[in-house]
Amino acid sequence: MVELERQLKIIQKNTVEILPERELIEKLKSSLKKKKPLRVKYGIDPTGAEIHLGHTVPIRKLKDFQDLGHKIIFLVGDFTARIGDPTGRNETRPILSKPQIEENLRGYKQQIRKILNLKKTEFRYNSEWLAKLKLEELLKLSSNFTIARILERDDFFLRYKSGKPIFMQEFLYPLMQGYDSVVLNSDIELGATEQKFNLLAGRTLQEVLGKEPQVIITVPILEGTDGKKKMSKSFHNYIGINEKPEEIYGKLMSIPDSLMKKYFHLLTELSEREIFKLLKNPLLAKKRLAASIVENYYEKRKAEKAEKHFETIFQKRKVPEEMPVLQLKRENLKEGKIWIVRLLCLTKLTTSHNDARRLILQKAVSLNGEIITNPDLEIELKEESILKLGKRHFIKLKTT
RNA sequence: GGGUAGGUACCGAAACGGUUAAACGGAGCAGACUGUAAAUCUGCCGGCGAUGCCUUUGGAGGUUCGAAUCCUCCCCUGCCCA
Repeated sequence: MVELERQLKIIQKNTVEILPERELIEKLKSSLKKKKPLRVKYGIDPTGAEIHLGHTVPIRKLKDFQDLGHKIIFLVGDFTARIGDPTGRNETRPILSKPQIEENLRGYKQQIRKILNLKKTEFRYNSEWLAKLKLEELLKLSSNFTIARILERDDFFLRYKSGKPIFMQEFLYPLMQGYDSVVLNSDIELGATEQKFNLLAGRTLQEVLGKEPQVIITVPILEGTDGKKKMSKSFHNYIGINEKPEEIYGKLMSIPDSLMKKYFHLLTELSEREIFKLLKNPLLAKKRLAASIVENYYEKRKAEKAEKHFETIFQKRKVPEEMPVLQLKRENLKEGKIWIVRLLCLTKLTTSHNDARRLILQKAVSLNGEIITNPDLEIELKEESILKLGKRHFIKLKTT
């Protein structure tokens, strides 16, 4: 195992808070002495969400722990998913079936294996104990919290103030998350800053129930591609790690410059000094950022290809080497012709005929390099043509 | 349980019997400008082979030539009283 000072330094990097830091040091010391790894808990929802770069911030931190020889425990909130973490604006969620949860989790693992060594990782489901929890026990747990305390939580407070509903079950969420820590005997629990309250609930309950309280570590929340709101699927500002290299690269290039520094620190291995140097040239810096993040999830070759692709399409405004191909069936053609609006819908580039019309009128559509302006146009297709929508959507059409 | 204010498109929010797919803002999309950035400007932002037609303002009925707007019942939420 790695010596204390170095461990501490690695752990501290890119965190917002470590509470209480002194306890962390104690835990590390005793772990070294007994040669016993610390148990690091991280909670996830089995809702089948795509993992995006925002999620990778805590997961990368978990990797630090894993590399230091500690034990990572993923707490799968299959029971708590019924409530939905009140963080953010969610409504009550549908109850997931067991097979559904299994499938979601497979998808989850498939994604995080790009970051963590899954063989050394433990997965636990909280229905294992929460489903069995008796009302009596729940009462006992809840007697450790007051409404005022829970209402302090920022998102509850805001909702309450603005007259939005808060349901009883939501108040129970931090409690249950805290109870998970009790059962799992976690030494450390990790989460984004918005999780602070829930993480602290774990400390409280562990202490009350006679266990050594966990240390909580919070990591920053990552803003999405818009540079304002936190990265989230519902804000459409996310970059999924399963997306194609070109997509990841392109989306990263579109983030505001002001975000680059944070992205570099939280999502790449580059050193402070390298980052500082790079940032002097924003364009190059961003390209480097995009490339190195793509490399985290794909081979280097793919990252280079993504960069080329970007340069071709956006910097040179040329047609990319590769693009999706659509084979047009004969029944779609009338005397060898097809209505442009219909064609766009067939390619799924547009969602409706109106959508297609609009885009044509806005000069967003071109065929073989020529902008189409007439939405009533019947076009005659050659064996092979290239249809372009907006700046970045290309489709190769074949008629043979 | 009683009182009261509400439920409008992805979100926030106007309109409160008749120039109407429903002001305005945000998000999104397209175009211009760029470093595909940001900022800014412009346009679009329910559907239909379409100078017209169809479906929309919590749900179901009703009044009316005409309803998001009025009435009845139901569902949901905030606040106050208990």
